[in-house]
Amino acid sequence: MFFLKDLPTRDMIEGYARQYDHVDVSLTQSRLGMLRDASLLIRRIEKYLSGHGLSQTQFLILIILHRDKTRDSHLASEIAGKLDVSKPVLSTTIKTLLRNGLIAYATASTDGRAKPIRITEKGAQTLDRLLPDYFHILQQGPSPDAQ
Amino acid sequence: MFFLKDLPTRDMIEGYARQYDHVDVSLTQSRLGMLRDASLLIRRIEKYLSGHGLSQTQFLILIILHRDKTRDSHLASEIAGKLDVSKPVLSTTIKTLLRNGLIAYATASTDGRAKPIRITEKGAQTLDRLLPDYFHILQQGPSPDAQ
DNA sequence: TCCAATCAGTTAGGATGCTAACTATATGTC
DNA sequence: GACATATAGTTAGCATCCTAACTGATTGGA
Repeated sequence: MFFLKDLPTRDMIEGYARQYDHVDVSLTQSRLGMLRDASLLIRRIEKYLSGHGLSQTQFLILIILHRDKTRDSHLASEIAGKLDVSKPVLSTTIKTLLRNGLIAYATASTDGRAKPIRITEKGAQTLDRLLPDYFHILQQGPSPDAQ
Repeated sequence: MFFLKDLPTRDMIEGYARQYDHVDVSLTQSRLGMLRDASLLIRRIEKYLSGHGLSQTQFLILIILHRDKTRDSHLASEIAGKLDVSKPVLSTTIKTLLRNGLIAYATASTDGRAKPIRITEKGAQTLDRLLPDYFHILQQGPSPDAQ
């Protein structure tokens, strides 16, 4: 995460630019602004989700299982590819979701190593309950009051 | 963090929009894009910094101590205010920076509770070494090859 | 057939983040 | 002066993330 509340002023960046060369002041400012805005928004989303017992990663796994209507189940490794999260994290997160009944193992495949998972009715209902406010927060952006 | 590699397509979001109401498809798409871009960029920055033995938080603490030329030292609580990180995290991160000699306690203040800290010569040199590439990565943005 | 290489998933160990509760110092009101 | 309250920082306990190394199943070439 990127937690710098007050970004360096233009003057400060110009100081660095003189010192280090190859520093585009405006571009740097806009990138830092994006990082801060995204961090704030992610924080808001995480707070909202954790208030309903889900981590961001748990939520996104449910989204992936839910949004793809063409398939009934996914492998952990496939989800890892879509999520850019390490395999061990996926392994433990899936264990948590199983324990809470939001996902379940699908009928075993021919491959003895694979353990395809699917979203449960409870999982789908949880998403249905969370998504309206999720979209609302997403549209509000980094600061709640700015319209 | 936000780790969704392939964002929902416009079609998917439109599906949610029909279902939930009050969903602005374009705005939602652009917010999701921002979150993904920022996540990727933060990942790149964290990887770069950790390759030099610093976490993002450690790096930002050094930046805060370094950039403010008007003051010789800061309190942990002041830094916490500028960083939007919890006090316990600051406490342990400062301990690590002290152990590694990048910061040091400044001369004690009149307030017996306060423990003002300052950046050391070694800390300043570390920043000087890291900042050029830091700005370079920042300007490259989320994907290394895109110009 | 046999054995090396690959692949799915887990375990181990460590770093970083959080909230809640704590210690110790400072402040302010009676 | 004495006690309630606030503030600076730490400790405790827990969740989440990482990399490296592991187990077990599958594949493919000699």
